[in-house]
Amino acid sequence: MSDINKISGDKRLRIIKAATKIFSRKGFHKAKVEEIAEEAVVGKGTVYEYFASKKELFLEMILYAHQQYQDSLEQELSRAETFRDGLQKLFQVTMNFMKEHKEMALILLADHPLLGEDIHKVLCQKEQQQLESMSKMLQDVTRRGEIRPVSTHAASLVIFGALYLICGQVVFHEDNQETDFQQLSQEAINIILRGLAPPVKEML
Amino acid sequence: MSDINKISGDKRLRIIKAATKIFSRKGFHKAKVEEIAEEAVVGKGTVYEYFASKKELFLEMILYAHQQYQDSLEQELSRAETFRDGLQKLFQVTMNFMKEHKEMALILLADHPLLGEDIHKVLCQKEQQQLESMSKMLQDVTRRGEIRPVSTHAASLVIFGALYLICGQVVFHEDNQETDFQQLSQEAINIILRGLAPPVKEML
Amino acid sequence: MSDINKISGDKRLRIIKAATKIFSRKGFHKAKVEEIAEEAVVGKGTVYEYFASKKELFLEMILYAHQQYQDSLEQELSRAETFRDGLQKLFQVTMNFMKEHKEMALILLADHPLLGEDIHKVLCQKEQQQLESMSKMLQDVTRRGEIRPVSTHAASLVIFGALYLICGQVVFHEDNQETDFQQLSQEAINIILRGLAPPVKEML
Amino acid sequence: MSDINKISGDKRLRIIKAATKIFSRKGFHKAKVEEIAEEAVVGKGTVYEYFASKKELFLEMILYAHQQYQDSLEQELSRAETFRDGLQKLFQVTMNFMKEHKEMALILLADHPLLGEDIHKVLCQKEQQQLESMSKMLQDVTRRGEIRPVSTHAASLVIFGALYLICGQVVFHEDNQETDFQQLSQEAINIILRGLAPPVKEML
DNA sequence: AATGAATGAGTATTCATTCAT
DNA sequence: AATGAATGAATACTCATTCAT
Repeated sequence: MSDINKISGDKRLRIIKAATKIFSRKGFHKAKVEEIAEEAVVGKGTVYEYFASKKELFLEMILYAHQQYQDSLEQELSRAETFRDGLQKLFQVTMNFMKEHKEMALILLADHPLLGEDIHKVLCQKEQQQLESMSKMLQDVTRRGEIRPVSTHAASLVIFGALYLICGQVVFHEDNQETDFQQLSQEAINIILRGLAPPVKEML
Repeated sequence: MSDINKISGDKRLRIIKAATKIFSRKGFHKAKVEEIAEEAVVGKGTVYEYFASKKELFLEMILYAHQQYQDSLEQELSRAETFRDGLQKLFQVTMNFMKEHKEMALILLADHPLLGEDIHKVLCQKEQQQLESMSKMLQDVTRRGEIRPVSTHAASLVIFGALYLICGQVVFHEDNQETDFQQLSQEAINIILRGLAPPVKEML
Repeated sequence: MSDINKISGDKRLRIIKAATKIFSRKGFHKAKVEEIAEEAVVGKGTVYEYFASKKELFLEMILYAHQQYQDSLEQELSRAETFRDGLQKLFQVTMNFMKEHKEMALILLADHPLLGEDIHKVLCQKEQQQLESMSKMLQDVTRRGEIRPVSTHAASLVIFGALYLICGQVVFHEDNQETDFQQLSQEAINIILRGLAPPVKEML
Repeated sequence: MSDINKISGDKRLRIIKAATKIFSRKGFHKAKVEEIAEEAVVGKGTVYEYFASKKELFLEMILYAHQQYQDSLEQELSRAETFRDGLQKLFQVTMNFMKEHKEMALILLADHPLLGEDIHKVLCQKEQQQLESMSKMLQDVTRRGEIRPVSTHAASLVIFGALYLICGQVVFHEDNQETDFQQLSQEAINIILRGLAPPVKEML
């Protein structure tokens, strides 16, 4: 039984990983189910044993990738002490993930609303969760006096906006050898932190 | 003679507008050329008289939309006096455009790198142009002492990042009645401007 | 296992036979793949499981028909004792094949160089093979003293020229009830044999 | 008026010549009416002023080419004194025509019965005319005692069969530098003439 | 559970022909 | 008579999905 589960689980994962590879390389429409099956070294029909359709497989693949990202993010954030530290970790982890999963990033960043309502909704939802999670963190941080009181929603948007655009730069543009993205994100963080900094009187 | 041009130009434009409608509603892959032709009230073959392929039509449509956006943006920006004013106009115009062309916005925001190299490249290029144009403006503004000296590249990313994410909120999320995007963008601008504000000593 | 092969082989052959029927009736361009599939009682996609394209199917069909013709020809020729006997068998078998496969003959006789380089080349090659095979036979026959020494190439051309034109008469012209093609070919053979006959001194 | 006719006639001929060029190069199906119009330097619509359809244009083009061939053939044959001389002229003129109109020859030789009943019928008819004309000539020659009495139909088939196959060699095969077609046809003629030669006793 | 042979719905594109000018 | 912009019928081919084994 555990054997069956193992084999079964193994295959499911193998298919998801194969899907990641193929979908990332070719995009949803140009990727062929048969190709994914080959990559996973399973029969074409087997893919349909685990996923109801190509679209569902695509969705599951995205969820899997996103989960991986969130896991590593939470792990890092839990160790952050100051807000600046947290921001830096956020930028760091996100950029690394994007760099490693460049092709997948294309999909996550350039959320494809036209691929289908369902997929789009899930991605939007994930983004909202992230924004809300950031909002909560900002409330804590505000309470702790690390930043001045602002609309945490607006602040979240500024933070993730900068983050996503920088990641876009990392991923989409091939002249990435020249640019120091490390420093770029540092400067963006500086601007944002200053924008959120508590009133100057404290500096006196 | 002018008649011929008019008719001819008319048809090309009619097709582009029809394409905008259909592509926006259904996305590239689900849109059918025949449907676009019907919408434009021309024969299917006529589409191919003006555009070499479905893809070229798609690209031309995007360029047309983008041009419209840039035109209205430039017009507004030319009237802006302070940097804050400019930023507000930028957010204003962009949000309005996105609201009015919701479906097209889906495409512009969620730049589809997987649709094809060529289209992706053009979109990236447009984005880079916008970032650079903002960088230049920031240099002027810095020289005028309106903001402190920062990496204009980083600052541009922060600004457009916030802008795009807010537009995404406007477009993607249907609960937009509740949220006051006007105020949201105002708050984001406040954060950003503070982040870019000249040293506090001036405040003394 | 043999079942699987049988079924598989069956389908391929069924498609080829259907193709023969449809292509012969309508020619390459007017024949529709779907029609061939229907005739073979298989799905349209199945045709493409066995043949990469309409053109390849066409080529395979021709090769199949040609093979059938050659097989029956060789069988007959192996039994021929004199050269006259061989010539008669050649004319006999060829005319019979053409009569039975009238429509296919249209294609084989009227080799379509404009259908595509590849198909044309294969057909030319087959014809050359036949000419060469005849040349060799003529050399043997010459050695045996049955005919006088001539350019075997020229002789082959005369023989096959007459053969093809007679077959053309059989196939292309519908007033074939009136004409006695049996006798016509006999007379042609007589003329040719006389043209190749050894010097008259033997007649003394 | 004569001007109009001239221009008119000019255009018709220009179109036919352009058609010859394009059809020969690409074959019926791949040739485009627009291309022919361009080659003839007339508007696409103008083609339809002179020819009811692409197919009719094709037919007219073939008739025109065939007429040219027959004219030059008759001119040469009228000067021939002996039968051998006539045969040689026939082979000569035909081979030259085929060499000069290689691509057209592809169409004339490889009579395309599948292009359409009408075209096929005309071509068959032309061929029959040629065979009959040869038959008549053979009757004259027989009467003059140049050849022995044979089925003139059979003899015609032998003659044209050899002729067509040799022309096919000239046209279809690109290794035509090596082969001496002049000599090849000479040898074929020798064989045929011997096959038709009067009884040997006359030689005594 | 696993497979892959079979299927057919779905679509971009071409090009002969027309007809208003 | 001459034109070419406009048209839409016509068709090969792909690939997600199914199902018998």
